[in-house]
Amino acid sequence: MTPRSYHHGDLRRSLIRAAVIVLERHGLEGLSLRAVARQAKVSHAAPYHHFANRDQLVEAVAEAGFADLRAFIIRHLETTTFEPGAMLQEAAVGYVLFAVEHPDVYRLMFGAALKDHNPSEALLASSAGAYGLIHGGIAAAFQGQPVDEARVVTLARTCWSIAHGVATLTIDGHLGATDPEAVAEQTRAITGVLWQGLRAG
Amino acid sequence: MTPRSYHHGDLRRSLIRAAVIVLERHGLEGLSLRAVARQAKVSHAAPYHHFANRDQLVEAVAEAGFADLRAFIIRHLETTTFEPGAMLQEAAVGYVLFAVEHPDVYRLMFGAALKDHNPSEALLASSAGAYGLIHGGIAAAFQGQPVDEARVVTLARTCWSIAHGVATLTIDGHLGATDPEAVAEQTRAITGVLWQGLRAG
DNA sequence: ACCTGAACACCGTTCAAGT
DNA sequence: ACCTGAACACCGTTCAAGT
Repeated sequence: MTPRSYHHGDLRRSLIRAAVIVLERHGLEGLSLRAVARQAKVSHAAPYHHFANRDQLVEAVAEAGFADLRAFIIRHLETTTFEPGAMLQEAAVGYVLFAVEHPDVYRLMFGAALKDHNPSEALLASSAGAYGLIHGGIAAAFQGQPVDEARVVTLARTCWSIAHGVATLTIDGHLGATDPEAVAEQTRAITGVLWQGLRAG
Repeated sequence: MTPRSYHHGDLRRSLIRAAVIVLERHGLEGLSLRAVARQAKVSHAAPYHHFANRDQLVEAVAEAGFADLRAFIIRHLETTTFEPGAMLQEAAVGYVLFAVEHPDVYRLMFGAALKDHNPSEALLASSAGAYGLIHGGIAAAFQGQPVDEARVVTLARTCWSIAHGVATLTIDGHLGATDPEAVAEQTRAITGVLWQGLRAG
């Protein structure tokens, strides 16, 4: 664990940090291994001692991204006041705000899986952690009542779909709103429609 | 209009067709201008007489994609039987099935805007045409009743968000279902939750 | 064990030159 | 008007060689 080179202490960590900097500066297309190596001040071949190829570095960035997303939503819920019973809706707002604040990381997180059809265990665990927040929120909303697990899965997938849909359409400029406050308000309006369906069902 | 070269009749069209072939064969990362030129059997510099750069070719493919999406949904509605009043829901099924059948084109359509912040008029018109289907469907659902246009926009954006969310999560493998029939059924289940919200609101 | 420099086969883009 | 070939500065990846 935490391999230490004589040059960088922990090159793997440095490379992931450098990758995020390059990503946010030049977008996904500009995220080349060589650019990351330059950012980390090592030779262009050095990253290959920590990542088999570009995709594996991208996967590591995605893994960190899902962990950050989860933490961001939890922090958002802790620092925001909302109506009792509106926690799921406010979690969606946190979800979308993360995407708006880190659009390139968010896009990378959902583009990482498609290249390689064998995502790493670590990436699966990290994305499952974020999904677990939603699933747990749904299950909690049924407190006391008898629950059909398949129904909980459908509802969790519904929530994830709406949050992901609003997040991606927003960062791609298709829903108009750009500043965080307008995005949050629009997300509440859109998830509000869904919310009525959840209560009706 | 329809420029004709002595070598290819209509190279611009040929390049767009070649681009779709390369895209479906090698993914977005493999969609290089040089590979498209090879596929179209012209020199690697020839595309520059029809597209200023790679992004403009990608934009042209996206434009064609939105037109195809619109046509696909219309055809799906014409060839599928559904409960009266469930047209919007079935349109969402058509929307998601298009993404599942053409995942690389669909991803390209929504990745095209972000590179260049000045999308072409043609691309805007094409994507507006697809969005118009949703907006029209919502407005039609209110037939006779007094309508608040802002409310229609919110509902249309809600429908687009859920369809886009299901589509992207499905093609990225996050929702389990892969074969068209399972995808259609899951889409009906998920949009059904939203549907109850629409009727309640 | 970790890092480097040279090498190879690719890119996007430009541009003088051909028909 | 449309197309080509050579050129430039980039890539990802490999590998022998250095410390």
